[in-house]
Amino acid sequence: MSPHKEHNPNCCCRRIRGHGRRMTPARHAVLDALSERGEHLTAEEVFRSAARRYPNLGLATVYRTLELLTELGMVSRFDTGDDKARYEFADPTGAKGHHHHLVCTSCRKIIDYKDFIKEETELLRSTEEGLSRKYGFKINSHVIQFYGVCRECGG
Amino acid sequence: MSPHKEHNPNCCCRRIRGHGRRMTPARHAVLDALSERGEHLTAEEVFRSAARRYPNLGLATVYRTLELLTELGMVSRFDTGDDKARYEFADPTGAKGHHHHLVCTSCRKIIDYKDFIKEETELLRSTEEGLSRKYGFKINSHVIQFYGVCRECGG
DNA sequence: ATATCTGCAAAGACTTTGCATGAGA
DNA sequence: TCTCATGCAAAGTCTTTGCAGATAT
Repeated sequence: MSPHKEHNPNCCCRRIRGHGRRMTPARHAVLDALSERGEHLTAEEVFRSAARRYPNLGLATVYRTLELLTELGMVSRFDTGDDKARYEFADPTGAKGHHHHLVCTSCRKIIDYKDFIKEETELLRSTEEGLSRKYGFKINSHVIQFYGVCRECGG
Repeated sequence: MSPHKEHNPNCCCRRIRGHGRRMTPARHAVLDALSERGEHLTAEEVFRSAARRYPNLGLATVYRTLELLTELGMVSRFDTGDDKARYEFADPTGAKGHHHHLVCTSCRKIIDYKDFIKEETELLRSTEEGLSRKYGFKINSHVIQFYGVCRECGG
């Protein structure tokens, strides 16, 4: 199944228009880049990829688009400790399965892992619920990352 | 119990010297600031606090010291999405109990929470073990953060 | 028609680096 | 004494902003 199927531009389009914003070639190019290039992309990576299809694209537009998509909950933004923000399509429903990151502090490689056991997902859900009740927070998302040294770097 | 007791300068001192580095007034001031001011401090906050005791202090020295302490595993560094790194004493043994963060995406407030149930800690440990085995990673630390909207902001 | 978007360049925020001076061990 | 550390200022990186022209609906 192609990534395009999972993040159908029409669907994104509707969502963007629904918020009174416009669908443009630049935004389309950014969405395509996110679909094709996969997870944990830097703004620069998104830019380089999107610019191949839409050479007129400016980096500032990429930042603005990523910010918009993040606000709309379509994209999640996170850090891995190298001072560059990372972006990827959000998976709010967990439809494709949870995925989190394993970061090598030596070579900066990032591994996506999805080996979640049922209890883990369940525990996470009940933690969110408990935190919500105790602190009056409405929790929208979470970040779980493990840091260490990968095999190649001598882990 | 005062924070100073938990992070005895002598202890830190030994650790720093053990790595062939020197104990200096600037470093002492940074350690004090981390002790007194508590969790999730920005470099700027550490600087302002430490400079009260050691007015000659430069911001660059604070950055260098925080980097050193992070390398030695005494301090942990993390992000909460506002482009400023945050620092706090690490708790590798979990002696003071795990603590993680609840971040309000509206007012940027950070709440430390320690309400960890036994299963949660256990699950985390076994996940680390599993990831270690499967990916050949030697895992040193993890970050868990929840994002949402706090009570005051309308959560 | 008109409010939104865009690219470009400039500005901004945080962090790192170069260098001569100062100071632990 | 001899490295290591410091303060200052300059440079670097990533990100945001201002603005006039272009564009989606």
